[in-house]
Amino acid sequence: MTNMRRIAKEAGVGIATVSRYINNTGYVSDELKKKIEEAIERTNYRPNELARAIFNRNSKIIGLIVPNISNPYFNELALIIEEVVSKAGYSIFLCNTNDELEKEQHYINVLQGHRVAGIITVRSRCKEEYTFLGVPVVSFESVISDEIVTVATDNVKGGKLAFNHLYECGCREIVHVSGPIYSSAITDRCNGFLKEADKKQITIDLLQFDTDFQRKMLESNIRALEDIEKYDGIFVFNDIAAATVIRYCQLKKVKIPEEVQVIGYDNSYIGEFLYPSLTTIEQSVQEVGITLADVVIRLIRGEEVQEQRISIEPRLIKRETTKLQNNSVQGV
Amino acid sequence: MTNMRRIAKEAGVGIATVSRYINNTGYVSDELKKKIEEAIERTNYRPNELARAIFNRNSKIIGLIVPNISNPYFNELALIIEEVVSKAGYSIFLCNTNDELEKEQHYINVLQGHRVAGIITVRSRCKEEYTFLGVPVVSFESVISDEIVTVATDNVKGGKLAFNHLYECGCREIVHVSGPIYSSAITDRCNGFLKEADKKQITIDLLQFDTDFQRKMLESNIRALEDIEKYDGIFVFNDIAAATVIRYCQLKKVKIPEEVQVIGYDNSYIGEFLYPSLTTIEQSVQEVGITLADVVIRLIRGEEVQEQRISIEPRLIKRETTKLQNNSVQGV
DNA sequence: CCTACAAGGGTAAGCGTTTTCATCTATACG
DNA sequence: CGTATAGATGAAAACGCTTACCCTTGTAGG
Repeated sequence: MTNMRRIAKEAGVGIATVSRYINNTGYVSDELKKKIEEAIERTNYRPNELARAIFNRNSKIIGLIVPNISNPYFNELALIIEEVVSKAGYSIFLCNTNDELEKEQHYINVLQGHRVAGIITVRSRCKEEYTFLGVPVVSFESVISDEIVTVATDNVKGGKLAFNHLYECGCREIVHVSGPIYSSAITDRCNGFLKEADKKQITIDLLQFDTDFQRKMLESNIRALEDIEKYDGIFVFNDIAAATVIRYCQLKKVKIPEEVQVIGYDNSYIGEFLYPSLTTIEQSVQEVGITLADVVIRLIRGEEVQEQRISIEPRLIKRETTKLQNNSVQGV
Repeated sequence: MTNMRRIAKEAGVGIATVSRYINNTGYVSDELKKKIEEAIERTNYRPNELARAIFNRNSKIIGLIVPNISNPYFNELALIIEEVVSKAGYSIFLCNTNDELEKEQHYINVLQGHRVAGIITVRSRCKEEYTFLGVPVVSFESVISDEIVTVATDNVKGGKLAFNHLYECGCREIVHVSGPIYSSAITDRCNGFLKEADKKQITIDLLQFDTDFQRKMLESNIRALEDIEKYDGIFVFNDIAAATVIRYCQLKKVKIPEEVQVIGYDNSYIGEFLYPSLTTIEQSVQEVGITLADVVIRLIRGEEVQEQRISIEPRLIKRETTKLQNNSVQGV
C-alpha cells in the first residue's frame, strides 16, 4: 500500500509537506497543495492510522466489550454507542465475551495491545484486570472498582417497581428468574425485588440463569422452568430471557396474562414484538448508551467526571403480559 | 504505557532479546527468559500491536460492515463471524452504516486507514470504493464486482420457495414487501417470487421499504401498509421487517394466519419469538457466517478461493404464520 | 542597501516494534 | 591446537508517520 514517501515523490515535494497538507498544520502553498492532492487521488492513498496512532500514543478506537451482541438490548446499545462515538471521530472495536471470563480477559489484553483510547465494558466479570490498564474504562451493569465509573439504572428501585406492579396486578405466587450473579445490576434487581416482597410478606421462589440468551433452551431442557404452572407471577431479569420464558409458557399452554403474569427488565425492542407484548422495567437504552459514550469520551479527553456512580432512573412500561389497566400506572 | 525498551532495560538485556522472547523466535537462555518475564509482569507490559502491525504491513483486524447491528439476522451473523475469526487470531472492527451510502464510504476509508487485514461487507451499496483497496473483501447480499467474492443464498430460488408455499397455502391476493433495491439479494428474492407468481398467473402488488428495521414505523406512519386487509398473503423481504408487518396486522386486528398469511426471509431468531411464530425462508446464519469468515481468512492468507459466487441453499421453515400442515413441507 | 520577519518547505529524529547481521562464547571434531 | 559450529546476544535499520528545527525566499521597514 502507498505511503507518504511515495506521495511526496510523486508530487515532487518533501514528506513533511505532505504531512502538513494532510493534517492542515503549517503553511502549504496552493500550488503544492494541488500537486499533493493529485498524487493522493492518483494513488488512492490513505494515511496509515496505525503509524499515526503509534506516534500520538493512542488510536481513535474505543473497545466495546459485551457478553453477547445478539442480546437485543446490547445490540441496540452498541448501535447508539457507535452513533455517538463516530460523531466524535472514534470507531468501535467489538468484543463478544459470550459471558466467559477467559474471553473477557483475552479481549482486555487485545484492547490494551491495540492501545485503544478507551473501553466500554458491559456486564463485566473482571475486576483487577481493568485497574492498571492506563486507559479510561466505563462500566455498565457491573461495579468494577472505586476508581472506575459505573453506569447503571437504579436496579434496586427497578426491582421494587417490578414487584409492586406484579403485586398490584394481583400476583401472590411469584418466582423470580435471575441472571448471572457476577453482575451487580442483576443482583441489585433481585435484592430490590425480594426486599419489597418481604414488606408485603410474600415469599419469592428463585431461579437462576447463568447467561441470558436462552434460545437453545427452548429446544432442549429448561428443567428449571418445569413447574411454572405453580406461579401466577414471574419477574425475569431481562427481556430476552423473558421472551424465552413466555415462549416456554406458550409451549406448555399456560395463558399469559390470565394464568401467569410476566414482567421483564430492559425495555429492549423485542418486548414490542412479543405476543402478548411484554411489560417491563425500562432502562432507557438511549440514555444509557449516550451516557456511556459520553463519559468515555470525556475521560479520553482528560476531562474530570465528577460522579463515579451514574444512576439512571428505571421506569415501568406497562404492556400486555400483566393485567392492570394501562392508564393507572403510566409514567413511573 | 510501557514499551519494549523499558522492559529490556529492566531485565538488563537487549531489546532484540525481548522481542525474540515474546515472539518465540530465536534463542533466549532460560536465565534471561526469567528476567524478562519478571520485568513484563512487574510493569504489566503488553506489546504494542500498532507498532507490530505497522511493521508487518497489516493488523490482525477484520472490518465488519453491516447496515444495522440491531437486525437480528445481522447480529447473529456478527456473533458467528466473531467466533470464527477470533479462533484464527483476528478481531472485529464494527462498522454500522445505517443503510447510508456516506457512512459506508466513510468506514471503507477508516478501515483502509487502519490497514485491516480484510473486510466483510453486508448488503453493501458501494462498488468502486472496494476495488482498489488492496485488501481482501467478501460481500454478503450484494454483488460488488467480478473480482470480489460474493456469498448469498440462491435468492431467486428462495423467492420461488416463498411464492410456492404461499400459493399452496391458498393465497391468491398477494403483496410482496420488498427492501433496499441496491441489494442484489433482495431484488433476486423479489424477481424469483414474481417469476413464479407469473407462472401461476397471479399478479403481485409491490411495496418498498428502504431499510429494514422499522420499529419506529409502528408508532408513526406505515402508510404503505394501510390497506393490508385486501390481501390474503404477504411475503416480506426479511424477518425483522416481517415482524413489523405482523405487529401492524395485530394493531389492525387482522388475524394471522386466518385472514392473511405471512412469510419472511432469513430465519433469524426473532421468528421463533413472534406470535404466531414466523414461517420463513432460511438462509442458515451459521453457514453464511462461517463461510464469510472462512473465505476472508483464506484470502488474507493468500490462498486462492476458486468460486467467486458462493451460493447457499435456502430452505423453507414452516411455522405458524402460514396454514399448511407441518409435515407436508418440512425439509426444502 | 541592509536588516527583520513571515511564508514556505526540507531534513532528521523519534514513536515501538521486528528482523538482519555481526559478534561472542563454548564445545566438538579433526 | 586450530577451526567449524551451534547457542546466545545486541546494534542498527526499517516500517509509515509527526514534529522540532533549520534553511531559503521574498517583502517591508529603516
